[in-house]
This record gives sequence, structure tokens and C-alpha cells, in this order.
Amino acid sequence: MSSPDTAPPARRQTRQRTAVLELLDELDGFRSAQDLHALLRERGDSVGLATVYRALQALVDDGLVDVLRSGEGEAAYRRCSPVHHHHLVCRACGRTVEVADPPVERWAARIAAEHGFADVQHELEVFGTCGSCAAGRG
Amino acid sequence: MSSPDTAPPARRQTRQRTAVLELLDELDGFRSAQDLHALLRERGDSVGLATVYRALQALVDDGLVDVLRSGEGEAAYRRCSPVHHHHLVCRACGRTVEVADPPVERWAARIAAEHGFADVQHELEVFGTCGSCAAGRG
DNA sequence: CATGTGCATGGGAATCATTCTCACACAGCT
DNA sequence: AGCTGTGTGAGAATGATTCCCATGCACATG
Ligand SMILES: [Zn+2]
Ligand SMILES: [Zn+2]
Ligand SMILES: [Zn+2]
Ligand SMILES: [Zn+2]
Repeated sequence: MSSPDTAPPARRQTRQRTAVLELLDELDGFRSAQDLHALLRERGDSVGLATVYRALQALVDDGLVDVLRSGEGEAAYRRCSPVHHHHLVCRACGRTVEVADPPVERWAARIAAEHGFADVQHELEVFGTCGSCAAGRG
Repeated sequence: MSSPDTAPPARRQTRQRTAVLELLDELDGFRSAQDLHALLRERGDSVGLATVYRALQALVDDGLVDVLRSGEGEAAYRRCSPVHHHHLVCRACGRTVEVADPPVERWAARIAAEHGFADVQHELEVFGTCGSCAAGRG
């Protein structure tokens, strides 16, 4: 009943997808698809822009990458751990720290239940200026 | 030192801005600028699309309206109370409930301080399916 | 109330991220 | 090596949001 075979991913391993994931592994903060595309080009592992978008989408679907849609109209991607977590992001340099807050998990479930909501999900991000950036021009 | 006169708003009251705010007052959930523009047109109070965007931006700046940028590339606006709060939003019908969680406010400040981050802000939204929508085809 | 000044408006062009199209390349399997 | 269906890439297409700029109107003034 619970869709036993959710269409086996059967992701094909290509140079492009490997390049995107390796690049993300080397970077620390969230980066836009356009940025990643440019970085790959500089680096030599040139990959088509559309392919970068497709690879990122696949990685997100597989839970290997997190996507952040805050602020402007440019999504940012980051290689993250597969367990549920939230982010503390520096507005200036993009440095990111994965953080967890068990209480908020419970709170979200409870508040949703109290209002009769089901199928609950939540998004929690914290933005700020990291020490280096706060210190004069870090 | 704390910028005493932050350029007095001096917002001019026009038919268009009034129409946008009144429409938002009648609606319950988050709506996109395009939706609002269409609704205004139907209703008769036709307002240029660019003007709708400008009015919404002004309202957001004045803290009278909240903007939600989750999911797709379409920002959603809603008339909200001016005090800090978060949202419990129905993915299906858009129904929205303003909620507060004092603990998370403290947690965000603490976690940020622990990592040397200053100038902290946070975003927390809860998504789900409301009772009406969950009930068969509400 | 008449008048002047400057912000506000609108609509069509411009911008920009993201997606689509589709012919061609190649990863994985036999 | 040969098949087959997925993955790729370049450019077009899409769609939301912003820009431009000539005209309109809110509002302070006398
Ligand atoms: Zn993450
Ligand atoms: Zn959580
Ligand atoms: Zn709100
Ligand atoms: Zn809060």
C-alpha cells in the first residue's frame, strides 16, 4: 500500500554530476547554481548550466544537498549531512553552521496538531554576521 | 549615532495603495503579487502590476505585511500583526495562523552567540495540511 | 480655491534565474 | 562490441520582478 517500489533512483554516474558534488564538498557555505556553474568553468570541469541545475535538483532529491531560498530570487545550495538540521548562516561571507534544536521539532508538531494541521514540515534558519566578518572587514 | 532621523517615510496616500491594503485585509492566507493584481482588476479597482509590487514592498518595509518566499519562485504576501511571530500555513488552501514560540527566540539568540554571530535574525515557518483540506477533498 | 513641486503611476521593455527542447553522447548491461 | 534509455548542452522559452520615463495627482502653500 505504501508504494513499495518508489521508482528506484538508478542515478547514472557521469563526469558532470561527480564534478558538481565534488565542488560542493570543497565549499563551505551556500552557493547559487550560477556561482557553481562559474566555478566549475574556471576550474576546467566545465558543465552546462542546465546540467548544473539538474544535478543539484537530483542531489536535493537524494537528500545530499540542502537548498536555501531566502532573500532574493536565487536559490543557494550546500552539501549537508543527511540528518535533519537547521542553519546558522553568515549574511556576509556565507559561512554556515549546521545546528539542531530538538525542542522546536516538538513545538512544530504540537502547534500544528493543536490547529488540526497534518503532514507537517518546518523551516528554520538563523541569519547573522559571523565573528570574522563582524571584526573590521574580516 | 543610531541614525536619529531614518528618512521620514512620508508615504503618500493614493487610491492604489489603499486598494492593495484593503484587499489584503479581506484575504486570509498568503497571496502572490500577481494574484493580488488579478483580484484588484476583477474587483474594479484596477492597479498597474508594477504599482502592486511597489505598494507591497512599501507595506513590507513599514512592517504591515509579511512576505513568504518558500517553495517556487513566487513571493507571497499577507496582512499580519506588527508584532514578531511565525506562521502555520496550509499548503493546499493557504489558510494561515500566526503563532509564537518564545523558546525558539531565545534559542536562536543563544546558538548564534555561541558561534560568534551577531546581528541575528531568524525565519521559522511551519507547513502542513489544514483540517478542511485533509478531510476528503475539503 | 488656484498653483507648484515632487513622489506616484502604468505599461511595456528589460533583467534574470530557472526550465524546456531536442538532437546527440555515453553509462551500464548483454 | 552493440543496444537502449538516460544524461548532456546550447539556446530558446518562461515567468516573476524591476526598470524607464512621460504623465498624473497628493499635498503643502498663500
Ligand atoms: Zn543543511
Ligand atoms: Zn527541525
Ligand atoms: Zn505574519
Ligand atoms: Zn521568532
